[in-house]
Amino acid sequence: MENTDITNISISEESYECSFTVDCAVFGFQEGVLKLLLVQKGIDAFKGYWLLPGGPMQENQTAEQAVENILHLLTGLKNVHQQQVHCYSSVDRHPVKRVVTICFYGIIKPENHPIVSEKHDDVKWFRIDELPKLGFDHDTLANDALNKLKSNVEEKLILGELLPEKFTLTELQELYESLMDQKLDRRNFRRKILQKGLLKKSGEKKTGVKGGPELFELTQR
Amino acid sequence: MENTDITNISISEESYECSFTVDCAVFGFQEGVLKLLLVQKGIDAFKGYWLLPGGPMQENQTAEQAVENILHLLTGLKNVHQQQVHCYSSVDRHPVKRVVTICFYGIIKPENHPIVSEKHDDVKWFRIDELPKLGFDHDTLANDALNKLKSNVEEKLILGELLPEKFTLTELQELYESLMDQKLDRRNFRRKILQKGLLKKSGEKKTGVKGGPELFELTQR
DNA sequence: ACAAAAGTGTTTTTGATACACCCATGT
DNA sequence: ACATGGGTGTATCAAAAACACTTTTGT
Repeated sequence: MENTDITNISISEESYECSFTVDCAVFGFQEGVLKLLLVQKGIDAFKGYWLLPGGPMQENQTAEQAVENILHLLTGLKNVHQQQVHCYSSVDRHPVKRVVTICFYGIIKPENHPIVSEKHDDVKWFRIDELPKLGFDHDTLANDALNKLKSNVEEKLILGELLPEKFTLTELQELYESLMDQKLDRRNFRRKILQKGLLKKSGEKKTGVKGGPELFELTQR
Repeated sequence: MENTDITNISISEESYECSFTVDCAVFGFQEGVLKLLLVQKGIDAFKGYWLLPGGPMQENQTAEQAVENILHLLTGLKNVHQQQVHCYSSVDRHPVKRVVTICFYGIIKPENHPIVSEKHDDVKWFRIDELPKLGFDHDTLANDALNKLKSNVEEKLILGELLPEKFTLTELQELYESLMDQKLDRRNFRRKILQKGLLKKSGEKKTGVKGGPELFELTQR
């Protein structure tokens, strides 16, 4: 593995090149649980496997542009703010050729972002606790992305983005509990979250549910 | 920037390729301040500029292997544990050709790791508060790496690796203060750091300094 | 002997956790 | 009217912050 050829420390026209892909773990919150968006597109080597949406970076794109573009092509999603998770560069991680990949993650409100795909059933939301075995090394990527999401949530609680415009505190709490996989005290949760000052009452109440809970919204985005 | 050619969502032998470099921000603690290791190697476009040590990834290497290899070639350093910071993929970030880079960071004890370079003066430690203007976009990389280091230190305090084998608690505290750019209470710092259980008394005392401070060492590595 | 830095414990404050009752709405 | 979930306050506990004097060593 070690390379001691000192002529190779500088970039030239002839420098080694390889392909580059971007993959993204898009998380959403639906039916009270955290979900991950997977696709099953005709990539020969892993036909039949579910995968994180992803594909090659092109000549005129940054990785960030590539991931936005590819996610749109595969799923119809647009304007999903993405964040880098990690770069994977094992020599043999792709069966066709050497491919380095960067994994991103993004969070969306599923109900605001309709999935668009030519075939049915090749783009689907999966419960995070019921993921199928993924192709390539995407199990690892998905797991790393989830951990990144969790640790970002622990630091600064930016989860409003996963919920509809207006939501109850119970809904927000369920999201936390699902993500962090732990139960929280309702009163303590309310206090902590409200004193962040990121939420305000919308003035409306949610109907169809007992107790008539207040609907909240983000103060800013 | 947008690409709507659906044929490009899959990797083939003909997929676009580009070069790849790794750069690394190596941090050390010397003379009571945090320092960053920079090199001034003959990279044509940025001759005369100081840079993070870095260079191209080769065909048979992962990014992790490449960064270890290149750091060794440029500076003589070995066994520097590195961690990924971020991937930079602006199309025009390199003057010769399109180059995507992954930035790493590592921390070492300078006195245990002698710098080896053919020329003198082309590899040097710089105080973190007196960095020169760097070539390419390395100002950004260095800054991002420092922030990553800081946030990792806040979580789990792994800083013994920056100090000599045996060190006083004051020296450790100065490292923290230098890194975090804030003053800490000596007693609170001692208590907090000792109850982590990662340090033990070496039994020796440091001479040449008033008060005769105890020398500590890491319990494990 | 004096100056400078090291070593040590207690009090106060703050934030986190645990806990129970009343109120609003849907059925 | 009753059942279900929503909304609220306080007491306790643990962790973080503030604070001052004594001991050791170098000059």
